Formats: sequence, C-alpha cells, structure tokens
Amino acid sequence: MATFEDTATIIASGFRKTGLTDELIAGFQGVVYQYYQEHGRVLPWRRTSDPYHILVSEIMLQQTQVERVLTKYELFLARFPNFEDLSRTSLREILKVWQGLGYNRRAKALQAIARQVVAEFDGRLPADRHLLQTLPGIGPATAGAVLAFAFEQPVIFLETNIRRVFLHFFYPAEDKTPDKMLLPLIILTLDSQRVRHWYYALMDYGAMLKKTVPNPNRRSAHYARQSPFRGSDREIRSQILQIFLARPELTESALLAQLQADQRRSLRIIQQLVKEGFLLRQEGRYRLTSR
DNA sequence: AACTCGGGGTA
DNA sequence: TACCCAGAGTT
Repeated sequence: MATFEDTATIIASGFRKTGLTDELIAGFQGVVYQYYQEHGRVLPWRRTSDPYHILVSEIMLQQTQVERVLTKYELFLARFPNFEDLSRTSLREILKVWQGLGYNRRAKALQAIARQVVAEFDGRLPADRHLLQTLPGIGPATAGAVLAFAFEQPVIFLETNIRRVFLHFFYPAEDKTPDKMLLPLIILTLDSQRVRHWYYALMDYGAMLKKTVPNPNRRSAHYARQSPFRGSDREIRSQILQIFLARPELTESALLAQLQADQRRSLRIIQQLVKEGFLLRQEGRYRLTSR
C-alpha cells in the first residue's frame, strides 16, 4: 500500500510527464475520496442545504478556524433563524452574538445581505454567481461555496484548503504559483455529479495537509503574512466596539479616556468606524448605529 | 499588488 | 514569539 508521501509524488511526477490524463484525475480523486471516507469531518453546516444556513457558516468561516465557528454557528441560527429575522435585528444584537469571531464587518455585511435579500430577492438567496458577488461580504470564494453546497452547482471553488491540495499534488516544488494556474485543474478534476461531496473531501484533505507538511500555501503567489494584532489599529477597533456593547453611548472625551492609543490615532479609528457605519455621532456623543 | 480588518489556538 | 485561519474591500 502506498504511503501518504508516495501518492503525492506519483501524482506530481505523472502530471509533469503527461499532463492531466483521465487516469491521473481518477487517481487524484481516489486519494482524496479515500481520505474523506476515513477521516472526513462531520460539521453542522454540512447537514443542511438551506442557503441561509450555508451562507451564515461561510461568512463566519472567512479567515476563521472551524473550531471557533462551531461555538457560534448554532447560537447565531437559534437567535436569527432566517433572512427576515436577521434583517429586522439591530447591529448591537448581531455584534453581541458575533463577539469573539473577529472581523466584525462580516456581521454587518450579513445583516446588509439579509435586508437586500428580503427587499430585492423575495427573501431567497439568488443561485447566481454574479448576483451573489454583488452582495456585501460575498466574494469569489463565498459565492463558490454557496453555489456548490446549497445549490449543487458544478462551479469553480477555491479557498485556502483547496489551494493547499492543488499546490501539494500538482506544483510541489514550484514557487509563487498563481491561482490562475490552479483553476484549470479545479475544473478538470471536479466531480460534477457530486459537487458538494467532492469539495468537502478536498477541503478536509487540505485541512489534513496543514498538519502534516509545511504549509504549501507559502508557495502560492498570493501568500501574505499578517501584521501582528497586538498594538494594531484593529485591536483598538475591537476595544471600541466592546465599549459600545457595554454601554449605549459615550461622549467623545469619555471614549478617548478609555482607549490606550493617543488621541490623534483614536480619533482616526473612530472616524473610520463612523464611515463604515458602525458608529453614529450625534450632539457630541457616539453610539452604535441603531439599525 | 499591497493593505486593512479580529481574535484566538497552537508550536 | 510566529503562524495562520473555509476572504473581502479598499487603495
């Protein structure tokens, strides 16, 4: 029986010599499916095909580990069961549930999506990539996930786990491989009869790779390091939002007094929150936007 | 193409 | 410490 290392080597060398033959595709799918059959993850958002549930999970999962989303997903859906409920909820209520997930603008985007879906799409998420990507917070990856998982469409779907898999198997030694080199492989290896199943398998394989080999995504052309959180603007931002979750409103001086940053920097960050629609300034006081 | 946006678990 | 997470939006 071939070891884990062997299968990657065999597929990589086969791809170099002959390109992507039907035999190679079948072998690749076999390796991924076999892993999935034995070690596939059972996750709550995989038990539903409700577009709202899928969308909530996908927005939560953007740049956020599965384990952390697990603690929030059910809670969020219990609190906001559908687009209509979410569309009628205040930003404060949404942020309260969102606390701990990070990237709070996702929560705001989700609320905006809910309102738009109710107002423009008769309460149903459109099964169309172009329309989905016009909605705030939905880009190529999230649109692909929704189309694959909720609507079973044989679409291109590329995110960090999937990127790892294709870099690992097809570009194991190359540096700075752009995504456009992977897209044809994604199309050609897609199991279009079982789209959702296939992408789950790919993602689980990629999640496994993260723990067993040096991160292949470092060899992506799009790999980028993140700036430290400690001492960053976004640390101040999160402090500001937490302050407003604890109390309804503050004067500017009271707010500034609670922040670690110097006044100039604090005001810039506060102004940014106003611009993004998180905060409202009224008669010298700040508060969360009421809607 | 490069920055920014959260927060936490893991090595 | 550093790393990086089921990315998207802005510059």
